[in-house]
Amino acid sequence: MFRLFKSQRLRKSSDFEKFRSKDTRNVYAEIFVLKSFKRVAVGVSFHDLTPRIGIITSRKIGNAVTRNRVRRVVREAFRLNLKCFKQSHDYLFIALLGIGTKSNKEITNAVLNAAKLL
RNA sequence: UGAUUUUGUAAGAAUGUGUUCGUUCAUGUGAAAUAUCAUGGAAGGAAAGUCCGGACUCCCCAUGGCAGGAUUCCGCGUGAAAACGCGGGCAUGGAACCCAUAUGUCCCAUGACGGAACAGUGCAACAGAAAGAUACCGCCAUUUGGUAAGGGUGAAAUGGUGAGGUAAGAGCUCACCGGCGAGUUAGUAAUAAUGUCGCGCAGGGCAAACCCAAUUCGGUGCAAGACGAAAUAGGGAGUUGGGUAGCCAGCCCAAUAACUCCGGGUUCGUCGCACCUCGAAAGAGGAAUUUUGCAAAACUUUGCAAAAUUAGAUAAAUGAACACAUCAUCAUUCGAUGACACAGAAUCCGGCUUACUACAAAAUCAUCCC
RNA sequence: GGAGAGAUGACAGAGUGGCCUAUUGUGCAGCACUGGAAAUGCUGUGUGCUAGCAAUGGCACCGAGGGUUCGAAUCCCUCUCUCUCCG
Repeated sequence: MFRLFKSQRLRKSSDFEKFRSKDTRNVYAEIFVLKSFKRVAVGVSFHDLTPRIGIITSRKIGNAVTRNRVRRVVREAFRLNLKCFKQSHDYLFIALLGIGTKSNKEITNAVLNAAKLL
């Protein structure tokens, strides 16, 4: 049960726009911001109830190699620790400037600690 | 021995093996692959910068002129073109040798290296009398003037030395040196040489200033462009021919219309697009790259055969964890950290430029030893 | 992904190859004016190296590095960064 489907990622601009309009619960860490809100469920199947995540890595945090690494590490943390994230919630991960110097384990632990606070 | 620079090489291939969990594409099975299925593929030399050139796309054709852009020593070769390679010439800089104030020989590096009489315009601050044509001091004459030998300025000042000559001077005249043009010689040419002829030599610099000459370029860039679905309002204002490349011609369409702007709706998908062609498909044929073998030529090329390979995402895949081995750093007992530089395909291909690792060679510099 | 524009003092914005570290406005600091402020007027206003006891000077810097030129903020090339546009 560790697969990551396309339905578990935010893939449309409208999904990201909702984070601006709605009231979100936020966690501000040193190297990233994590936002979440409970979305309106359409159905009752697995793909309608699963938590979803979107990752934003702007050009300011580093070059393309750094940005790819951060995306992969955060996605692995989400995939392997799905229990830490609430059902039918959308999550938005925004990477900040200092994240390029952190190791993979540091980023993973920081993401899981933040998810528990939400 | 070290540093720097240049050139070349590396398919610059996760450090290697194994286990577990995943991502994406193709094919198969299947009613359905977003059912937790099977098999196979999946990041570079620069994927980067977007500086050039193409393929391809649409603009009715892409035809002529103007405007505008690009290129620029000569020869040969490769290439579709940009560009690259080899050789030569010229200029600048450096080292060595020779000679002594010059010049020459040879080697290395760099060069956007056409044209400044035979087209024309422009620029040159400050200083200086004067910067393209001049007389401040000085010299001579003394009525008007003549004079660039001496002075000082500047990045740049009318070729240099000597003699004659003169009122004083001056290529004004002569000798030697230098220069320019023609001829001759050598060379395919750029260009070079010159006991030949001519010119006293009134014109130097900047074309990465305008420009001229020769060659060359239509615009547009895959967010090009084609199709489907959904949504919406036959809305409002303006222009009068419109379309087509900045303008003109030419060409095409139209007067029942066309175009521009404002406002409103949508914010999805498929193709283009993954080596090419043919085919409904199975498959067939061909291309490129790599490896291996054989043969020829002669030292890295050609031919033949066999095998393997050919990335295709779209909030954007190519990854993560653990164990063992190896290597590096720290600690020097246990052990800890890491897998190392630059860096991530976005329609495709060929160059250029920039970033950077290892190895090899050459040059220069420094240090040590003999 | 593609196309285009730009970078000058703390900020904004000018600037024919030479007189240009460079003008103007805003801001900031000081002084004058006022009982006190505002407005107004005057003066000053960056960084680095360097000479000098000091006052006061000299040199370099117009995003960075090269080139052309006697001379570059300006012309040319290569990088860095910022911004705009597209279906």
